[in-house]
Amino acid sequence: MPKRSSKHPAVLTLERFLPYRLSILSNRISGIVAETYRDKFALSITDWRIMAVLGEYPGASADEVSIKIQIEKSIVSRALQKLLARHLVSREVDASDRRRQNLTLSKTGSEIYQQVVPVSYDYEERLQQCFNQQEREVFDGLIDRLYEHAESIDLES
Amino acid sequence: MPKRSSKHPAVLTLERFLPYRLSILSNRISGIVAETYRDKFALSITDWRIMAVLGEYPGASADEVSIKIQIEKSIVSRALQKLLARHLVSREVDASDRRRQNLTLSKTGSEIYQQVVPVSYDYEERLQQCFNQQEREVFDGLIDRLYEHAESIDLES
DNA sequence: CCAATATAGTTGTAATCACAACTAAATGCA
DNA sequence: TGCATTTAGTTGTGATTACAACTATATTGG
Repeated sequence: MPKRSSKHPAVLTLERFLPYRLSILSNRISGIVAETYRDKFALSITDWRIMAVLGEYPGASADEVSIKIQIEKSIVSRALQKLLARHLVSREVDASDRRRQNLTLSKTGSEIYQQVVPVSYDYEERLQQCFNQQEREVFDGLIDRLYEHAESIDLES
Repeated sequence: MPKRSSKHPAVLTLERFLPYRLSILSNRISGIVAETYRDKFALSITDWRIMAVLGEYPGASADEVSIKIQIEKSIVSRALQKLLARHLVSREVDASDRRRQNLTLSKTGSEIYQQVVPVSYDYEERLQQCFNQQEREVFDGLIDRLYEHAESIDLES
């Protein structure tokens, strides 16, 4: 007679399952601002993230961008092709390492960047209006801890 | 002389930007468990979410599944084609509405479901081990509030 | 110096996705 | 009843994605 003393219910309640809820939350939050990036600036989220990294780190390479935003380098490469074609980003081969190409926002790219930044900050602020200052800090801290902790989880063990 | 008294920095710090951080967090958390679903059960996240809904709500329609997991109905339709071909899910035309097809986990599907559920709960538990009980509740509550609140944001205004 | 290895970036490919058009059945209402 | 509208589900299509193979350059160790 198998003794079933499971700690868990036999049915998974998807809508209370943390990974699912985070995914839905993130999709909703990114989706709302993605619409604005697309309609007003003709940028995808990936496009914008690349430009955001170049705004923070002018001269970064495609590889560095890829690592920073955690997106496959092939995807970054193809997104960059579009941004280069639209003259939002410029690149030049690095003098001391000709494999590497240093990327910067072009003049046009910078102008768009300067338009997008306040839209992004405004959106973030409006999002957080459902929290008071203390809650914002707590939420921030919990997200960071969970992020750090998740990396250390190995499901094989 | 333009008076610049912006409330925001001129540069966006991507790694502190809430929508970005939630996206990275969610990707990491879903990515870890996705690997297990794929390697051990040959299921994508979408496949598994469909099965999870059918575990909770046997007899749901494709449309109901689509709404529940917030995935385009065309994507659900094609994912279902695979699940039906693998005999993990069964469907039958509803007697009183012949447009509708009632979906259920098949015997094989239920067996897999019963294997995946504890893996999922274990993973969730391991994720949350970086929080104490009070932190778990706070985090839960904040996520729910943010999710509710996000829906009400209209960036056009 | 040179062969082996590592790194930056691009491209091939199949799978997946979003969005719209489409079919078929059901419903609403004059 | 009958025609317009709504709903369930599928399919077409182009864009996006993941993953691996590939090219070109740089580095390392003998």
